Order: sequence, then C-alpha cells, then structure tokens
Amino acid sequence: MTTTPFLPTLRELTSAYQAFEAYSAVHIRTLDLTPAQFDIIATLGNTPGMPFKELGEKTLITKGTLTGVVDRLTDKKLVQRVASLSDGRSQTVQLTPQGVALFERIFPDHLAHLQRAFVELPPDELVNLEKSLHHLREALVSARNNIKATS
Amino acid sequence: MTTTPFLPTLRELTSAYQAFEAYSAVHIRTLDLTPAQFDIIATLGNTPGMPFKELGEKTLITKGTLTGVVDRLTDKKLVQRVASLSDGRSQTVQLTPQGVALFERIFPDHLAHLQRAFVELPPDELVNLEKSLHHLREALVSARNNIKATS
DNA sequence: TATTGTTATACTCTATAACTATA
DNA sequence: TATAGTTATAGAGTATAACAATA
Repeated sequence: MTTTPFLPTLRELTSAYQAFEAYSAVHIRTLDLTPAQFDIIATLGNTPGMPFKELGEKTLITKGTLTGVVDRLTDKKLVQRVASLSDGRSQTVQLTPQGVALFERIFPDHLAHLQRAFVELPPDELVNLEKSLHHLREALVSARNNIKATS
Repeated sequence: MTTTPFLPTLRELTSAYQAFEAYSAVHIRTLDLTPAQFDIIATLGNTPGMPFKELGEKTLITKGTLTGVVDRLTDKKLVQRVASLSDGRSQTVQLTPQGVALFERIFPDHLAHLQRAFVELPPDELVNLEKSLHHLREALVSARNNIKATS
C-alpha cells in the first residue's frame, strides 16, 4: 500500500497557523486582551449576544473555563450576563456599550492589520487554500468521530 | 481598491488546525503527555539532542516556559540535561534511553493515527495545500518582520 | 557587554468533577 | 433525569523581568 506523505502538510499547517497566531497576537496584545478574550469579543460582535453554551461551542472553550474568561471580561466592563427569558438556567452573554465600542474600534484595525499579510497572495491560491483546508478539516473531524464511535 | 476576501481562509486555517490539534490530542492524552511535552519528545527524537535555545526555537516555547516543561519531562525520566562541552553556559537536552524507547514506541502509532484522517484526501490536493500553506506562512512572517522593522 | 539558562511572579487557560437551579 | 452554568482544584503554559555564570 502506498502512502501519500502527509507529514510535511501537517508541518506547514502548524507553521502557518502559528505564524497567523503570532502575527495576530502582535495586534491583540496592544489591546490588553488575551487571544481567548479577543476571540469572545470578536464572536459577540455584530450579534445580540448568545447563551453561554453557544459561545463555548463557537470559541471551543469549555464551560468551566468560559466562566472565568467571561468573568474577566465582565470585570473590564466589556461584556455582561443577562438572564434568559425563555430558560431560567440560561445566561445570555452580550457586549456592553463599551464592548461594542471596543469591537467597532478594533475590528477594522485588526482586519487592516491582517490584510497587510495578504496583499501579495494570488487570489486564486487563496480560494483553493480555503477549499483544501475545508476538506482537511472534514477528514480530521470524521476520523475523530470514527474513533469516538468505536471506543 | 478591491480586496480578496481572506477572512474565510483564515477561519478555515484556524478550524483545520484546531481539528488537527483535537484529533492529535486524542492520541497524545493516552500517553500521559501534554501537547507541549509531546512536541519536545517528537523534536528530540532521532537527534543527538540540542541546546535549550534551539529546542525553544523549534517548538516556539520561550526559555522561561521551556525550563518548566523540560523539568517535568526530566521528572518523568524521559529527557536529561547534559552540560555542553563547547559552551559553559549551554545545556544540551536529549532523550534518555526511556525517552528514546517511548519515542520509538509512540511515533509510529502517532503516524498511523494521523494517517487514518488522510486516506481519503486526493494526493494532488495534499501537495497543493502544502505549497499554499507555505506561501501563506511566508506572507505572514514577512508582514510581521515589516512591523518589527518599523516599530 | 551580550548571551544562556534559571528563578520568580502573576496571570490565564485546561481538564475534571461536584454542585445548584432550573427543565 | 438531563441540562445550563458555577465553583473548586490541580496542573500547565505565558509573559516578563531580574539574575548568575560564562562568553
């Protein structure tokens, strides 16, 4: 059985992601936010807020950790908890007016910051990259589900 | 000025990397290692060891943190420090015999684990993905260096 | 003076599990 | 009984800076 070498691809995936993280963090740190906190702000931006559970699923932060991250953002007056009307167990997390202001101030800057890295990449390569990454993710997720189903 | 939309690509990059991490972690956790510890073992495998500084550069772990990670692996008898002959300030970190044994036992398993996710991906897509990721990384690194040079 | 690695500090994230209050 | 979120705990990574030994 022949094996296509996938290890170099995984190495590039890791390097590219880490380069993105490092580059992104340059800007995020100037805002006095951690990457996790920025992730929450960016996820809540342009939404009316969302339940804890959904926020955790979108940011891949587990509920126990999320409580702490949201606490810290609450201390900074950037987000707030609102009791859900429909479910007494549920809390909606939303940006405060200060949080909205921060989001609106920093997100365009963040995009501009990122865009500087992309100006030289050929558009068609960008599109292909997006598709291939999507396939790769699907393959990884389905392999993971196979394991879960088996064990 | 027209802008090629790069945000979807970055989202896919993040999702794909996180899927990889999650899938990879399934196996790593069964070994009683953290991802950072596994990274060190994998980096030291098939080498005669390397100085602290180089190990930090390869794993992207800063020196202060690296001391702690190496301490924990030393407690587990998987790596050891050896004073460098050529530079009195420098420590070489290398796998112990137990570390080598672990590496030789787990690395093939790890590859097999990963390969399960790749069997369905078309080989040519894998090759293109590798190239495009490489370009993307270069773009991000050079954008970052531009900032450093400017500030 | 600059560099290697250690130490110390304070914070943040992670994983896990027990707990509460609602459903 | 199950679910949403909180609390508690122990461990681990991060950033930063001061420090000792050596170059």
